[in-house]
Amino acid sequence: MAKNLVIVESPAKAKTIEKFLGKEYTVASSFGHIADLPSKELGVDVENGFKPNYIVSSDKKDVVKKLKSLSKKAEMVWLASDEDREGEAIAWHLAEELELDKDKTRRIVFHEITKKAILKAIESPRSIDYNLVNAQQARRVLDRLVGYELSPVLWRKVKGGLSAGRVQSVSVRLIVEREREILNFKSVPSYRIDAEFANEKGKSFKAKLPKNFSTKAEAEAFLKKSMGAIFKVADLTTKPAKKSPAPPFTTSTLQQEASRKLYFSVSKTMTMAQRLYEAGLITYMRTDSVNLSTEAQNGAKAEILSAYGEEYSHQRQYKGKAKGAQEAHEAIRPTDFSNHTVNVEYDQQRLYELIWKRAIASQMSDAKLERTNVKIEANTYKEQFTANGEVIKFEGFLKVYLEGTDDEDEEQEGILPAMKKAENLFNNYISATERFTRPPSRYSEAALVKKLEELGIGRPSTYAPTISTIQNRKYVDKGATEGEERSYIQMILTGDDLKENKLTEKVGSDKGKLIPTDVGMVVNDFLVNHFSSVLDYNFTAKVEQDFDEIAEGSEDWSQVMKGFYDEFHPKVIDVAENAEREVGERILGEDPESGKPVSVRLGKFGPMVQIGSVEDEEKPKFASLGPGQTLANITYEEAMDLFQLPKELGVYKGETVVVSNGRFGPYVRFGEKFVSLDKGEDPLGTSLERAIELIDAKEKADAPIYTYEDLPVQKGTGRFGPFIKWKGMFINVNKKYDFDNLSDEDIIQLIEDKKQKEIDKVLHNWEEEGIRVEKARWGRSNVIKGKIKIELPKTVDATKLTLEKVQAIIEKNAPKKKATAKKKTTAKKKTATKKKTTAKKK
DNA sequence: CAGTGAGCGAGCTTCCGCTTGACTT
Repeated sequence: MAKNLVIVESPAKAKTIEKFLGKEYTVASSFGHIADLPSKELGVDVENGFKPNYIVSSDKKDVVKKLKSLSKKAEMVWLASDEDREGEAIAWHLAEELELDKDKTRRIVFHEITKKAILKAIESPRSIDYNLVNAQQARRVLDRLVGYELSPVLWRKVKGGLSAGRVQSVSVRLIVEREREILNFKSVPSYRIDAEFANEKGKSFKAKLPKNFSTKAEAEAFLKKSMGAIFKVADLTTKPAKKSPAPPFTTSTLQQEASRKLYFSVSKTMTMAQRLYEAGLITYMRTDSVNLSTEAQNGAKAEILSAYGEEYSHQRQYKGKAKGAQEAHEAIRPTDFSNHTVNVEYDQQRLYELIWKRAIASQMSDAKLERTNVKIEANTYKEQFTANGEVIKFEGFLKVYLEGTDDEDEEQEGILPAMKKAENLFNNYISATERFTRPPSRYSEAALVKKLEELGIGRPSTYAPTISTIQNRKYVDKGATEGEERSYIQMILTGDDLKENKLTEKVGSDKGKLIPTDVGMVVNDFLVNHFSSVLDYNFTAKVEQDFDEIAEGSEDWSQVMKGFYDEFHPKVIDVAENAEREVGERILGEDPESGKPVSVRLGKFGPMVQIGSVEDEEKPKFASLGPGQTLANITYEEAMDLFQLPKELGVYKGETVVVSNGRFGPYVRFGEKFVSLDKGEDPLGTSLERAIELIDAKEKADAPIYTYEDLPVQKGTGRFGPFIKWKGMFINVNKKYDFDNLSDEDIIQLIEDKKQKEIDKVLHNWEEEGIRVEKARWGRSNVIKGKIKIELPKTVDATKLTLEKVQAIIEKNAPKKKATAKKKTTAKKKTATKKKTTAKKK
């Protein structure tokens, strides 16, 4: 048995380090945090110094058990979690949970996974830094208090199941406010003037007028003045310039660049990077640091020298500028620079090459450029055209890599032909094109990450999960429309010939962009109205200062918590008691028939439009909003149209065909059968022909494709891809099969395989009692009796269960019947009265 | 699932940050 146990956070890291350290050392991993607050309760004693109640999370019990037994056998335990707040807390939790003896425990830290760095760390151990631990506790407790006190207020005032938090709520706010800017934006047209000239040698180049004309008449007048004009080079300047490489990737910049260049989602980037990391090809992918180890710098230099030559090398160390960065790791870089590419799955390979190029480029010399600016004058007016050119004199880092840009307008500056001042120019054409000012663009996932990082909100490990959370809560949706056609005018002057064209372009595509839902907007408005301090963009930055002071030892963490909570908690109580329910109501107008108000609001099942109010004698009329309609954008006319639904389209095969908006979108009903319209399809605009087309398609899709053991086999596409259905079983059809043309043999094969799998799954089957025990996922097993399903923990060896034991388990764990509660409900229904107003003012 | 939208009111939902997992309807 090895004398030393080293504990790190990541198993991949453990593997690497073990190689450096030799036989005297065992290296194990904690898989991140091992202890946390319980998820079912607040877990913070707010009355006693905010003492947290830590528990070992259920999925970490095995890890702790294993580490404990390893630590018992070791002579020295080295806690080598990361050198930041979270890492220090992990070290502390390990010391506590493993009950480590102080004399045989050392805390070590290193920022880079190199043999030198690790050996050096072992030579200079320290003890656990409790100030840093306390800063982490403050962070953890603050997030818990904010999240677990605000969320229930939302359940009460908006809708169940919602959530709020320091990071997610501000993320939603950014998206909501951007959307409002777009909604309020008024697009203004103007005319941009472009031209093409040729020099005396006949080489042509493009130029433009620095300012646009605001009306068509002005633009046209300008073009007319240009007829027959003589053009000359008025001025010509040439200046040297340089471009420097961007620093190597952090998590955030990697996500942005992979989104721009490879069109990866943030989570896809992280999955691909994780694979590369586990394969030992790149350094750790969750980092906020742009540092490179000396070893890495030398590795990059050697590669640059051999591949490009001396003049391309320029060693640089970058300074981190990210707010709140903790820099426990290196920047993201290849572990071996001599691998220009790696032989892995295609997408991983593309990401690797991006990382390689960026890291190599960061150690290369500046590009040297020459920028030329030409001003062109006409003899008939004083406006001057300008043309800009850029020539690369020495490419430097541009040989391997150029950073992408988010700016869609950026024009590539080309090479200008040689010209002299006062040289005469020939005009090929001048055009005036109608342009429209554009609203700010919606956030893409990567753009949101960039903004969050600028604000210092969230950490590298949480950017991707945060984006998932706000989508799971239905606060935000990903856009799916291609945009709309817009027509614009272009006038072109060629010689004395002035032509006008009407062209079209696509604008406003929101594909993959983050768009707030009605729920997102309503929740955001509620939070911003009542909890402005937590929703403030600078809230995180402010509390980070407090955490820093705690880490330095100049503040007591529970005092900081008290300062926050004494303000926050009374506000929560007050809002929970007194605030109005938030439904995002907007009055659109009046119903001409009844004179009652027409309003939109968030209902129990989503956004809806309503005529009249519940207090009226007569019941109000309701209708759900259709596709693409939101509380914010729906007009009075659109809202009134919704009351035409459900609409009868006619009769097909003896059944009435009806269209309407349902809870899950627009649909067509045909007798008892339902067919969804396409996402975004307008039910009001649906014809009988279109409905019949959908019905026929549905009938065809539902038609059995085969009959097996006298029972029909159907096929379909579900959340996890294509499947076939037989006897109520869903059978996944993987890529090995041609789903569109399944042969009879394929179908039989698939069914038989599934049957076998079902049989293999059963561990016990007591048919008389109707009780089964089956293998389930995560190494667990399930006890099944009729509709009751009880998950047994991993620790239970299900193969050894007896009928008696299983019956006892059912007795203990079966869900209590709710029959009594239900009876009460129906009985009370009739006697229900209007207590609304009195209940509210409690 | 394909309408509903209050009232009754059991018992549920939730945070951020550190890790990897292994397979569903």
